[in-house]
Amino acid sequence: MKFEAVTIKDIAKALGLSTSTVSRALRDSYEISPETKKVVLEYAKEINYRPNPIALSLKEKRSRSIGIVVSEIANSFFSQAINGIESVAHSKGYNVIITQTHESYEKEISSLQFLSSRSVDGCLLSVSTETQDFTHITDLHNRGMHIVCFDRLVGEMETHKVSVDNFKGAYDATTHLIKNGYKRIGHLSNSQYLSITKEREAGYRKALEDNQIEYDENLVKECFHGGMLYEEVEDAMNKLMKMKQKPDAIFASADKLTTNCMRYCKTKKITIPDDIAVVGFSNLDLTELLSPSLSVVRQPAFEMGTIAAELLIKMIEAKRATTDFENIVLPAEVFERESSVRRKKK
Amino acid sequence: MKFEAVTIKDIAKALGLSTSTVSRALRDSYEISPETKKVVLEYAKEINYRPNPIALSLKEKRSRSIGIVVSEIANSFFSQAINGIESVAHSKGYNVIITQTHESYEKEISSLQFLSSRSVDGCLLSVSTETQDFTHITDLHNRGMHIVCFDRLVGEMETHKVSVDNFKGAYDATTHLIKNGYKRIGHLSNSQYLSITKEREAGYRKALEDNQIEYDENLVKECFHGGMLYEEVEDAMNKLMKMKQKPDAIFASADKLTTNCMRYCKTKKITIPDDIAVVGFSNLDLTELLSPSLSVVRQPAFEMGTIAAELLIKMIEAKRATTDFENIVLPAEVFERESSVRRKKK
DNA sequence: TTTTTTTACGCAATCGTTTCCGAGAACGAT
DNA sequence: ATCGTTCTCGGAAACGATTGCGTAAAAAAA
Repeated sequence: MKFEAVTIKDIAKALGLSTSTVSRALRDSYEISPETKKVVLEYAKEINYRPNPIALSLKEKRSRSIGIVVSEIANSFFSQAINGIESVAHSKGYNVIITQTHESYEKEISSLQFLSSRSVDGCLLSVSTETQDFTHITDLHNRGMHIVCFDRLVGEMETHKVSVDNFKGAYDATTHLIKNGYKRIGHLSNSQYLSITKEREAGYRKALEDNQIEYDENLVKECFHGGMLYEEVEDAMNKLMKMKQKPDAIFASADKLTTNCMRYCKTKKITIPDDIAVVGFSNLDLTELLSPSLSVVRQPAFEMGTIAAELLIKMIEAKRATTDFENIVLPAEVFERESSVRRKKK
Repeated sequence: MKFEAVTIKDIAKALGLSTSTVSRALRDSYEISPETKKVVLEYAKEINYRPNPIALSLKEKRSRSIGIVVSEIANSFFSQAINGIESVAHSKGYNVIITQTHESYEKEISSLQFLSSRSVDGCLLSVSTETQDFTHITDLHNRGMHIVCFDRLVGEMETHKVSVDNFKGAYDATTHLIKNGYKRIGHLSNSQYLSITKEREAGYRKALEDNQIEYDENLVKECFHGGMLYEEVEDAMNKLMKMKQKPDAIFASADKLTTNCMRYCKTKKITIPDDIAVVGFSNLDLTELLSPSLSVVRQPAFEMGTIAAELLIKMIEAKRATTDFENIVLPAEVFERESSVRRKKK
């Protein structure tokens, strides 16, 4: 507020009262006479007085605002989750500060630093692909900051966690490919630092195993930036397509991996699903409009956001420190479309 | 910051100094002896002292943070613009607070209220479709808040503005359709309250006029929420497709209008571009992957963000009040793909 | 009428930081 | 030896709000 704002002092001066009286009148304290209250309230409304939240934050050490740290708001999953978070936060009178890390460890540190120093009452966090060392998070947590993790979890932290059943999502997607006759299934995986990466990989492996398909580690390509860079996907796909035994299907572990895989195929004139099938995690809302329409594992992003926000606010408003932490796991659903189903006639 | 933080007082107490000395030492004031400075700085580093920005904001009435108000972060145009904004803001030492209105006038008011009360040094604003009355913005502006408008402008406000040449973008897109043999061009337009809507409509009309095609107001359908609701697009399209003389092409004025128009055609088994051609404003980064690939008018969103942020920060850091306001207009480019080009053989 | 209680309000501290002002000490100049 | 500077530093006010405590006046009880 660079500009002049109305303060409690202005009211006090104008009305010939003390600031304490004005403050109490505004807060409807019992020790202020009805008449004084009326005068103060009316005048406050007249000049459009708004308490200065900065001053309040300084005094009360809380701000009725919560912070969000995600990697990329352009990612549909995160923008949907954010909408979920906002819907409950606003309904409970909290403001929301959104920050993004662009998958950078440094930016994650500075985002958290910013949020904590701006006195947010708590944070919703989904770590970046680069983040291997979690001490910047656990330190903050140990110093009393309320943090709820969602999607990409921090294993060693004792707090509420909200995620999807990545294992089952990956298992189902892989099984779906197998059921459709695909046998040599490549896997574009995300940064190994992420909890979700390992879970999805495990689901993929278990599905192979349950269908007596041998696991081939050469079919699994890690894309450290989760597909943010087209080049890493291109590189991974090039390697897969140069194999003696090329994969006949791809299971991609993240949104950008999935779409960039499609982009790769389109560029290289590789026909989906005839030359290769594709299924991947994605929350895009126009997968039906793609060519071919894209089979996806979809996460209940909005719902995750609402649950995470509710848990956070519950924790913030709890009288005593929370000791009983929830680990919510929501289902991820496979949507079968054209990209992973063999066509009758070629 | 619910949790205990190190303050300047702690340092003063520990070192047997006064807070003023510590403060000055930390700010490298000339009136503090080198030895004292050294001791203070070392101790500050040791206990990881960070100045409390809340207290600073209260004192200095500035926060080195800027606010963003957009309708929807899930919209590619906005998320790209935000990335542009963040890139320059961070490089100049500013933090960014992102808020979204979901095209709601009420939310726009509360967003601005939140940002101003949180003492942001300035705002980047793109108004919501619902916003007809701009007094909440101009009031804030008159009270000294630095505001830069981008994309959707507030005509009556004297400030920097950054937008694209919507007239020419629309003109080019419509001309492109005409050149490809389409004559009866429907137009899905956005809320009439928005500056961009009128400009784009004007470009559309001028293109028709320059090509001796009569303007038919029945071919123009306003979608008040800019396509956010599928139903409004469905409704508009239904009306268009029920006309005696159906349109053979659609020019859509916004991202969601474009994609929801495609969704409509897919649902109704209307083949693009054979039954109807489609071109629209969009910043989607996977239009090539759509079926058919989508012709779009694309805006330099990232660049708009950087320019807007630079102007804002320049204004914030200016010694004297800015009186000379810039009105930057960037080009919008038409990308011709399959959705708007007649195929040789049906 | 005197004492006690209640009512209604003001003073001042507090949150963390900056900064104006003042002041003691050291030092050079006279 | 005395005076004026310069160098360092501390005290206290200020930013806007809340709140514990004190207190004068009014009301109630004695």
